[in-house]
Amino acid sequence: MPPTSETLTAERILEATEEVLRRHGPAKATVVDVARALGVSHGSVYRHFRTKAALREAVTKRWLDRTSGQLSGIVAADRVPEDRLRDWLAALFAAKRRKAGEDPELFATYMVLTDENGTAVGEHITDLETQLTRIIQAGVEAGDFAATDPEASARAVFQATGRFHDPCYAREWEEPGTEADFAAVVDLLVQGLRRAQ
Amino acid sequence: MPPTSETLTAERILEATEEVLRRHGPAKATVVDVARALGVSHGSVYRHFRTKAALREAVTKRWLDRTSGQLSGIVAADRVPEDRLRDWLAALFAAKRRKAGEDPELFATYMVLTDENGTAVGEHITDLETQLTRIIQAGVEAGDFAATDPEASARAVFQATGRFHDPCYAREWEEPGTEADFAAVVDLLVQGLRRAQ
DNA sequence: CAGCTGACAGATATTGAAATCTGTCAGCTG
DNA sequence: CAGCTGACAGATTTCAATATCTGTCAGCTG
Repeated sequence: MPPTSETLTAERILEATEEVLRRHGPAKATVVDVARALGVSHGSVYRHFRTKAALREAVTKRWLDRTSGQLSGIVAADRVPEDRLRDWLAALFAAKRRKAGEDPELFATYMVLTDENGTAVGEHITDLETQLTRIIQAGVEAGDFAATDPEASARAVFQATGRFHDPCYAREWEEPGTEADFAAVVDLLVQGLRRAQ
Repeated sequence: MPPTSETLTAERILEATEEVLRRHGPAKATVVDVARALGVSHGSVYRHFRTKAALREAVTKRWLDRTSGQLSGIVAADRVPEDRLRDWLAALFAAKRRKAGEDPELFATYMVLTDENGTAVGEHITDLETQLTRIIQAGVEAGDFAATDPEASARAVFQATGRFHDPCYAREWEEPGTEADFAAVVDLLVQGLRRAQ
């Protein structure tokens, strides 16, 4: 199988790894498979990624960063903070749900990584909480929200909506009533953030 | 091994099963083991429980019901609804955390059952949501809470606090900062329930 | 005869040998 | 000589044979 004869770059390896993961799933996706897909020896892959875990983590990071990137657009949007918050949470839920449905194998890899406590997932969560903090901060400045500690509030909102973005709930996202449950939780949280009166 | 020579009852089987589960864990706890612990043949166990899954579910149900029973005392307590709500959520968190720590094997069984989608876990959740509904209903009647649909609000509160009672988060319950996170989420939810002004 | 036993068939789990994979590195190649 | 290869040791996974378990039931027993 003659591969693209360009030089072997980390990016090309990540591309191929994502494809192999998508095809074979996390359990049955070896470094040898990735090398074979690229038409190189597996030793060459180890030149760019120290371990298999590092490779898997890099793939997941890239994948998670795409979600973060999409969401950051909402943070910067020109809307009332409350609407930005609602949009952001809805977009997060939609993105996770779509990924779980469309790329089940990659999603499974993500779940493996969550268990492994790799830094990529932790950083992704920190990133999302930072985005949320900005929205809440904007709401406080606009006088709409009453949070004394926007960062803590952001963390609370993120954790309270876990049922709608945490992979461990993925199975339940397609059940009927989920939309209503999501709306109820978001309404309750938004109400809690609002300045009294 | 001469067993207690009383007649074999469902209760005695449950007792023995719980002990076997505690000792061996859910993966390595067979019906044969349970029968051996009771000094009877495994056929006798099947006289009381149609399948192994039914036995496991009955054990878990008994175990879950103990928690529900403790919490129901708080629902009926003579306190302001908001305090009852806070106490109830704190007690739920404390109970789950204690069980995860003290009876890890039984807790693992509970998690297996959650995956299996048995009715026991569903009923337990329904039970807890009903208790929450009563507290919120009391808060609405006292004019403290503004919920238009106490049942939906109860469900939202329950789901929003999932991080602090859902078994899939058990590992994180002992990490530093968890208490503060819990307090932040509860504060936000209580604030959201309060009557405006 | 109500309740229990133990043998049985089919399903599931365990085990150990063989195959594959991970990660390293000396040496080849362009 | 920078980058790649491929052989290698030890770790992990696969696979098939074996053992154990689940669920049933005819018959034993008190």
